[in-house]
This record gives sequence, structure tokens and C-alpha cells, in this order.
Amino acid sequence: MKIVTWNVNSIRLRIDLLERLTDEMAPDVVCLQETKCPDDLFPHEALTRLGWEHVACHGQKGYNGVAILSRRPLREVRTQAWCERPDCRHIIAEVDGMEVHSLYIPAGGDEPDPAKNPKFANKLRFLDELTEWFAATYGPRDPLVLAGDFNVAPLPTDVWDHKKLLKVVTHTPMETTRLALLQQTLDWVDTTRAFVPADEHVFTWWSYRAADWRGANKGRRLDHVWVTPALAPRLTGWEVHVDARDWPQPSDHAPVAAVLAD
DNA sequence: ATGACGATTCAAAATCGA
Repeated sequence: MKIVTWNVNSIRLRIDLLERLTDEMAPDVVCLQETKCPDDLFPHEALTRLGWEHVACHGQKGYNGVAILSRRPLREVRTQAWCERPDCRHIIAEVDGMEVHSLYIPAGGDEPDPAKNPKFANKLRFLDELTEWFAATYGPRDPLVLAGDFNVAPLPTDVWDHKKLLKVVTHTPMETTRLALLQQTLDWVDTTRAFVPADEHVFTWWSYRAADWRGANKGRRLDHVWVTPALAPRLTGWEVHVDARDWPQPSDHAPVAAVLAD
């Protein structure tokens, strides 16, 4: 069972890249973020042609949007709203005895000060609400997968320069401490870091503004697949499909995979 | 320090991303 998460940055614009992802990564489940597509315009027919017969989507016009694509049937599809906002950022479905969550945590704007920047305040509240909800709703023995664009780079090696980014949104202590609290709720296993030592850099996002993204390599690890301890013994592999950042008209995020034994 | 890019939207310039 291979689970991929990808911030696609427009599902309609990048449907051909989703075909390439399907071919090159051969996932069983794909969690998408930033689909930027209302549900009535979601490209179901194109996805069916790619073999994605089971699709759950939760989208709106222009912004946000999440989806789950699956080879096998999805059950109990539902969505979650946060911070009393209409944003489409969280969809949940059961597949093969697991509950899969596709999650898009807010970016948070530029200024990392909740008193000055309402978007950053909203991001912190979003993280706090998630933490309270997971702690109240589930236990570590529930078989859960939490995958998505968390918009937080938790470890010093999850950014290209830890010191330079401490005051940059995605890597501030206000965000990383909150993400750590979320991780503690169910003793979530960060699947990429189950394989890559904490002193090694891993990135999943590179800005569109870099002239030479690969050469400069000023990346951040914003995309994550977490599993509960119930699923952790089945974890057998990981991948960041970095080459996807070089596909024609790419997303600025690379797909991230976790592999679980069947 | 600024801007660099890219997607979307009542279709031109603004907003958002991170």
C-alpha cells in the first residue's frame, strides 16, 4: 500500500502531471491539496481514465481544495471545517481498514506575528484546533494516516538554513512547537523521518521564484505523511519524488510517499 | 530590502501562496 501526498496547485491545470505521477510512482492512494476546483467541475472522467475510480473531493473556487484518489473503494467519506471558516482543507475517507486524512494547513501569510497578521493567527488557531480534535476523537491504536501540506517545516534540517528561517513563516518556533504538540496527540510517526536521520536535509517544496531551484536548493519540508503507532509496524518505505519539481509547468511541491506492507 | 514566479479571477490588476 503506497500512499502519496501532493500539493498539486490546480488539479485541472496539472491533470497530465497527475498521469505522470500515477505512472512513475504507482500509488494506491493519492491525497491532493490546493486542487482549486469546485466539486461540480472536478475532472472525474480524466481520473477514471487514469484508473482512479474512487475519488473523494472537497473543493471551492480559486483557493484551497483537497481530495483523495484510491484504487480501492473509499468509505465513510466526510469533511472537517476549522476556525469557523468555509475553507476546504480537510477530507477523510476509509480505505483498506485505514482512515486516510488529506489535510491542507493554512500558509499563514508573510508576517509571523499573530497580533499583526490575521492569517498567521488563523494558522496557529488551526493547529491548536487540530490538536484538540485529534486528542479528543482518536487514540494511538486507531489506524490513521494524516497526509498533506502542513505548511510547517518542523526540524532544523527541514529547511535550507535553520537560523535564517527562524523568523520566516513555516519554520518559526510558534509553528514548530504547535506541530510537535499535534504530533504528540496520537504519538504520530513522521514516516519520512522514520527513514531519514534528523541530521540530514529533506525538502519537498522549492519556491517558484528561484531561478535555479535545484542548484540553489533553498527548499523546505512542508509535506508530510504521518501514521499512528497502529500502522507504524507496517512501514516499509518512503520517497520524495524530487524529479516532479522539474516536470513541465510543475507544482512548487514534490509528491511525498509512504509505503505500508499489505 | 526587494523582487524574483505562478495560479486564479466578473479579464486587468489584485490576491494568494510560503
